[in-house]
Amino acid sequence: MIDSVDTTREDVGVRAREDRTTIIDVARAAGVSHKTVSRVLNGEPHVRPALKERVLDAVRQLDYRPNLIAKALVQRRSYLIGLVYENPSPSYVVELQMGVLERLANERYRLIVIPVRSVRDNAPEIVGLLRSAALDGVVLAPPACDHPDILAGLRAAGMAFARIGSTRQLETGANNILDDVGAAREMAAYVIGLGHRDIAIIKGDATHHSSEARLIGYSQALTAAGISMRLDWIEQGNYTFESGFEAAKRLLSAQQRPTAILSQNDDMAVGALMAARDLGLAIPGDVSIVGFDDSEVSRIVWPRLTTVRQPVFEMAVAATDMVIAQLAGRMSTDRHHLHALAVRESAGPPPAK
Amino acid sequence: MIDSVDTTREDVGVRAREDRTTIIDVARAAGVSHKTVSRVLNGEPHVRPALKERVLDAVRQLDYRPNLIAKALVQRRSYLIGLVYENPSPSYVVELQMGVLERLANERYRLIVIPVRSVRDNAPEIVGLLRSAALDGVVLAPPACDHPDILAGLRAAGMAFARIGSTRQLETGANNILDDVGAAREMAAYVIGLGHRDIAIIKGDATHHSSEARLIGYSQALTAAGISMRLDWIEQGNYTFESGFEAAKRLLSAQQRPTAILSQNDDMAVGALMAARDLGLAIPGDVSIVGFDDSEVSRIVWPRLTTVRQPVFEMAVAATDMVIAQLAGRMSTDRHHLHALAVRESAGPPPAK
DNA sequence: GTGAAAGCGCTAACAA
DNA sequence: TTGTTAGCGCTTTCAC
Repeated sequence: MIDSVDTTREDVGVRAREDRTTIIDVARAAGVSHKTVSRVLNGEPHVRPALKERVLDAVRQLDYRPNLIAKALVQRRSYLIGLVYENPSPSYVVELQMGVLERLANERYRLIVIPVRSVRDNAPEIVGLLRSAALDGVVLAPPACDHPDILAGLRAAGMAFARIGSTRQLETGANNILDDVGAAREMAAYVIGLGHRDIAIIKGDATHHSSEARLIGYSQALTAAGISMRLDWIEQGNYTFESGFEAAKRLLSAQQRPTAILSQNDDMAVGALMAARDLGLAIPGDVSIVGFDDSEVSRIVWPRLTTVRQPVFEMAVAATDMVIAQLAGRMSTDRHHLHALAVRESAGPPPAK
Repeated sequence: MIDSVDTTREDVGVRAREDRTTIIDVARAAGVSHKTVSRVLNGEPHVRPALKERVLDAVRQLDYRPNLIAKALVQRRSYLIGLVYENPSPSYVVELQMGVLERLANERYRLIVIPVRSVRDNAPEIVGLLRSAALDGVVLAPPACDHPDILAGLRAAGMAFARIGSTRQLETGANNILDDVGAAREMAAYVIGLGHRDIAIIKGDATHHSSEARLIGYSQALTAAGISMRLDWIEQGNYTFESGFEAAKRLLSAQQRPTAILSQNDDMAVGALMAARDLGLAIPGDVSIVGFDDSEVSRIVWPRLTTVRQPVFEMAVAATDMVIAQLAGRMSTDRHHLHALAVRESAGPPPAK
């Protein structure tokens, strides 16, 4: 009994795959050549209306769908676009992907997601993967967008690509640039402006150049205010909620604790929020916590996060647009995106001594 | 100057596409037939070691990558799997996609994401899209998994597919079933057990069958406790944070307000949390709020959400596994997944009168 | 063990 | 305006 069910299932699958209606079947049914069918289906001119009708009838009759693989082979175009990312922060990835999909919504292109474990450790494999994946182009999110070997490999293979949030200017024409340093500097300056002097930092994944850039920005603001960075107040995180939680736990349960924490992204800042609460600290009464990104999570926690807006969604839209433009033979130009402080409730003046 | 840059870019792209190294080039370089190259690359037996070495050398030399499109055409297999979802709740979609990717991580299959606007309004188009998308199989999330036309279309086309969280038993062998009714009933029973009698409900998108199922579950628990559902305490949401926020605003600012809110997913519950806070209500002191899903957001807000765990990630893994199994010619069997209450801080006894 | 020929389903180029 | 022929880059089949 089970056997027969099994066989049935398989038969259906196999049958359908073998018997797939082709352009030849349609041509036969309509009594024309398959090239004529192709013409009709691709909206080419020079087909008599009568024939066209007959072809369309046959298409409907047979419920015919063109085989995109065959099309892709002959046209040397798969209409597949890849999105390459490492997976530090879910909120970041979500916005990224939504941006790409937004731009692709009314296009023939489809999105194929390519999460990679460690760009740094697997750059050659990643290039190989991309080249053999039959993609027309790729959108590179950090940290892949900053890896020289990946860019070189893609360029050598002649693949269209665009970069998001690139911190290093290694290519031209396909960059979506954000002033990470400036954004971080403004964030830190704001916190200093509130009166804080005892400021700790939670860093993100060190393989992301953004982490370095943001640290520099923080440092510039601190220096400008005559505050020296305390190394024991710089914690290493990896852009996840958990890492922020752990880092803040360490910072806030130390003998002497900071009055403010600069977190290099929102997920870690939310983790820090949770850690502070666990320790019975009021936010921002006892400790101020600020994030980076302005991802959705920053608006749904309480207190809502003061953070700095990074237009991830817009950058993803723009990057996808660049890839499409390149594939259409148009040149794309670099684009600078603007950051902006988002002042909410998680930061305030330091507690009175 | 700009012109010349433009031309260069385009030339590179075109050159690379035209000059793509093929199996023929490798064969020529190695002094063998292209069939032998194919044998070596696909690990087929019956190739003399010496020849094999020569071929591999040539492959390295030329940095050859097989054309997957050509392969797909002849093998009738694209190694592309689609994930179909409507986009109500970001947290849900994230877990879903991570589950699929998890299962695909060490497979040849790639994921192509297919967000659809309204499954209900576009079922025929969606089937057409899927059939012409060159996919080997699809994972269907709600509400696509519950749409008879989509299932029928896929089956007719002989495409492999598996369903996640299906509430209607329309197919066999590829279902990942969750007891939505039971889960909702337990959630409501827990809240009733805390002492609540004035209980409001925020419903999700009505085109999702889960919404109906959960409402039934709530209703069963209320009935069993001798509490009658008040229609003016049932608010319509659509599974987003904002809709939960608005719905809770209405409920909590009414003349007489409930002491507990059952939200049909976590995002809306978090919205309700925010609304309650805006109105100066303590949670759970003045009002208890519970969610559904146990998505990550339920653990990072404060108070953390009491909710009921829906193993979305595991279901996505299992569904993907089913698709792969079908493509390998193996039969897949339905799988029942278990829910479980996640008791946290957002619900407590009702306030004393 | 190896290679030649045929063909996957489509479009490009050209002929009629 | 329509059809024929020749591929796209690979695997399958079947000789040798």
